[in-house]
Amino acid sequence: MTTSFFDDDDFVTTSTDHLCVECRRDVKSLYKKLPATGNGSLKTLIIADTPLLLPESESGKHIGDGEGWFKDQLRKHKLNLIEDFWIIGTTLCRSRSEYTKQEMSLCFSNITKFIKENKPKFVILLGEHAIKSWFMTRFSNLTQERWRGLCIPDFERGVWVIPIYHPYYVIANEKNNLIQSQYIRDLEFAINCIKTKPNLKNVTKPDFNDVVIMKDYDQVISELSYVLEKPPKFICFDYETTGLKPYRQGHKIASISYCYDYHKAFSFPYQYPHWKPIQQKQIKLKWCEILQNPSLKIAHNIKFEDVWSRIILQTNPAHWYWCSMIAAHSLDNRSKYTGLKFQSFINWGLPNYDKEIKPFLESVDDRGFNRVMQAPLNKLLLYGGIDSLATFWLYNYQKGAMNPHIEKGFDLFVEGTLALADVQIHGINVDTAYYRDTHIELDNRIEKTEKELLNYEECKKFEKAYGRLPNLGSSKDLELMFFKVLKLEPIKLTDSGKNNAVDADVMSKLNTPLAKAITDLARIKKVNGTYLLQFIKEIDDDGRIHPFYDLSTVKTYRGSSNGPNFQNIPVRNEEAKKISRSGIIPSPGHKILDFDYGAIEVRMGACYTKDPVLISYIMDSSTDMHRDTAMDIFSLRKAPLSFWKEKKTGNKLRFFTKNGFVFPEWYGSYYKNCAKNIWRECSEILTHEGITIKEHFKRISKLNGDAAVYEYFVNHVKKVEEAYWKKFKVFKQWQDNQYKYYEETGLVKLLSGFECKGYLGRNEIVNYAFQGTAFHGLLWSLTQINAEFQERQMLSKVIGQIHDCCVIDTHPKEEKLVRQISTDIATKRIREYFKWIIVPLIIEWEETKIDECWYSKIETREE
DNA sequence: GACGTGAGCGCG
DNA sequence: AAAGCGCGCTCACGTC
Repeated sequence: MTTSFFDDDDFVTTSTDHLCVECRRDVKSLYKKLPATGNGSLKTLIIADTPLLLPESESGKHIGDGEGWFKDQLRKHKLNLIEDFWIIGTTLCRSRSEYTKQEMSLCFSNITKFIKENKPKFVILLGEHAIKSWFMTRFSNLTQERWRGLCIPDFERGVWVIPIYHPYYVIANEKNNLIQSQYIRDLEFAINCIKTKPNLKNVTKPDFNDVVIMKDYDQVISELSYVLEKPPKFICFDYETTGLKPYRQGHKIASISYCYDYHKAFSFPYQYPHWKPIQQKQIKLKWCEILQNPSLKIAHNIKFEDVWSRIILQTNPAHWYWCSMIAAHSLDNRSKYTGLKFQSFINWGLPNYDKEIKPFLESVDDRGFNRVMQAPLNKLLLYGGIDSLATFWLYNYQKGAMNPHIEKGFDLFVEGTLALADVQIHGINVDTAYYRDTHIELDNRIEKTEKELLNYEECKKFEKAYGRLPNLGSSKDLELMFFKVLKLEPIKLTDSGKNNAVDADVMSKLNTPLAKAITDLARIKKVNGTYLLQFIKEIDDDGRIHPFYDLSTVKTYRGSSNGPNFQNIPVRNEEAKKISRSGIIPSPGHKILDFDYGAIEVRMGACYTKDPVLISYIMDSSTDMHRDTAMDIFSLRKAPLSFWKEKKTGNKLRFFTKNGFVFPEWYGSYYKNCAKNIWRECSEILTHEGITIKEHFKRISKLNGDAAVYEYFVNHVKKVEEAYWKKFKVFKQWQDNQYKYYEETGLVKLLSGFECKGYLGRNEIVNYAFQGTAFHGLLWSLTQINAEFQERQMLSKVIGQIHDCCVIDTHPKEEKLVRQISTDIATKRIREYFKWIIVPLIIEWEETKIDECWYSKIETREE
């Protein structure tokens, strides 16, 4: 007998049902309601996406497209959709359009009612809408990729909840066996959970009474003394602070919490009006002593606690041992995953314990201060205590989940994050006056230019049509103006496919004076807003900016930077480069040196694939791989070698070959796209015979029309592609093995440790490996260089990192030493540490003169 | 007014 | 047969 929410008749018209009155969605004949169904012998409720599901869908009733495939998969596990599960829709109604949050939450009462009546032990969320409706009230960032493959103890609703993709995703990508294999793994995971997880009732719920709130001075001193007398092996701690960065006057550590036991955390106010000055002094002495004691230190983001301890308490924590944030990242590379709140929820079902405190921790001004001091003290301390507790639990869980390969990467990152704490603290000197003045200047320039542009005929026509002048910074208005009012031919769509793109590329093709002027204006606005303004906001009391360098956010196990982002300051466009870099200066009397790894992607490619042809290209510096490929791409075997060095011709062709063919091919692109891009960039470049590439191919093909010649070129690139992969056949073979390994295991292993997982495409499977590993070389080098500078008590400091580049604020007297140490570490010692580096690495130096800005830097000439 | 998202663009 | 990849930040815009 089927248990169902409503009668098990096919469809029930909505009008008869009182539950849906509030929703008010127009549910006429086409939009029918589908009641819950199934026998649920596994005590498992499947909540399926509905917006994808049309009533006339042939492929399945409840799950919709992909239902047949889903059933087949269940059958392989000897399961039956109707017998073993209950199924209900995210919304009972079916509609062609998306449901609003409100509609989804109204309909959710049907789901809660079902759960109350049938008491499932597990809930499987099938697809993004199901995930949204389930977590909506508690979390943002509700994408499938963030939540899939987890089994969460949801105490609030009394079930284990297991979100996975909707099988529609597999059907829509029918030919992609990588997606299919990953889905099968996720489903296996879900079924395994259902078979093995205990009843949630028997799982211990975290208890907030485990937090000891200490507002009594004697108690604080006595507990801290206890820790000092009997140092625990491990201690987790956590600060609540007045902001993210401690460098400005007035920043404080409001409270401290710590935990060394599964069921006990301590939490006390620190720089808080609560204490008399003498009391606070005593507490500080004790706490700093703890920071130095032999206990192994653990925190969620150790870089944060390290920096604040050093700046506010002037104490360097000793024996950092575990960073649960980096560990979380190491165990799972997906993005938006490592936050403590998220981790606490997915592991122990702790939702929203920060709800009341969160508003007090958000910065309220341009200067980065929050209102933590106004937060209710008891709640603040409780919150901090839970953080420490959760960190301790996380550590214990993570320790068991590690394997030696992942731990190798983890160790590198823990050391790296502490080196980056030094980098953050040192910061970068800037010319504040320059940035302020230039910002004002640009504001004026932008205003003036905007006025001028609005006088153009095109803008007047826009005004006529819409009764207002266009906003030249709005892509919507530009789209209207160029393609609706002026009726120009659209060139391409945006990524979402919803709109006609109006980016710089399109603007240049529109080829009108206004379009060109708009692009120029947009660039200046970008420089003014993203760089100048951002820098000015971030200048601290020491006249320096202190960008963050994080290691726990990027899927590929690269690093990231923010506040301001030091990794995307303009360099290609001369004017943008000049404006934004002119205010970045060395410390007084210093110069800025930086080195970057030469052709690091190619070298990593060689380390992974061990392709002998690739290796010999690298080893023999008289050869040039990209030049040789360019000769093939452009059929220019006969051009003299000197031609390939000419800036405006041969060298450009080589450049576009490298970036338009070689790398895209490595990462999974193919001849058609490559040919298109190369033709666009290169068809007007001159050959050694002084004719354009287009003309050159006209001669070769003996064809006349542009289209015919282009077609010939595409076909030619196809042949080059075939020959290329024949030449680098070991590389190709490695690529294929890499795909196969992922298909079987769902993993991409990096040579430097770590493994990437999740839904990866062919391109990502290759790209992630090279990208992450290349950064790890730089990170290891930076860590060692930083350590050696410190050991020698040098004045020179590492001040930044840009993926494969290391920036050093150098004292001129130490310049030679800086180069020596860095070169030794980055090219020689690194190969003793990473044995898998089987080709030589090279670094290239650039430098400024003493006291001169980063814009003025020039390449260091080889001696 | 806060928040999320899309488009666009800066870097490797 | 075929989608190069990864970030952070700003602005505009629509929704809550």
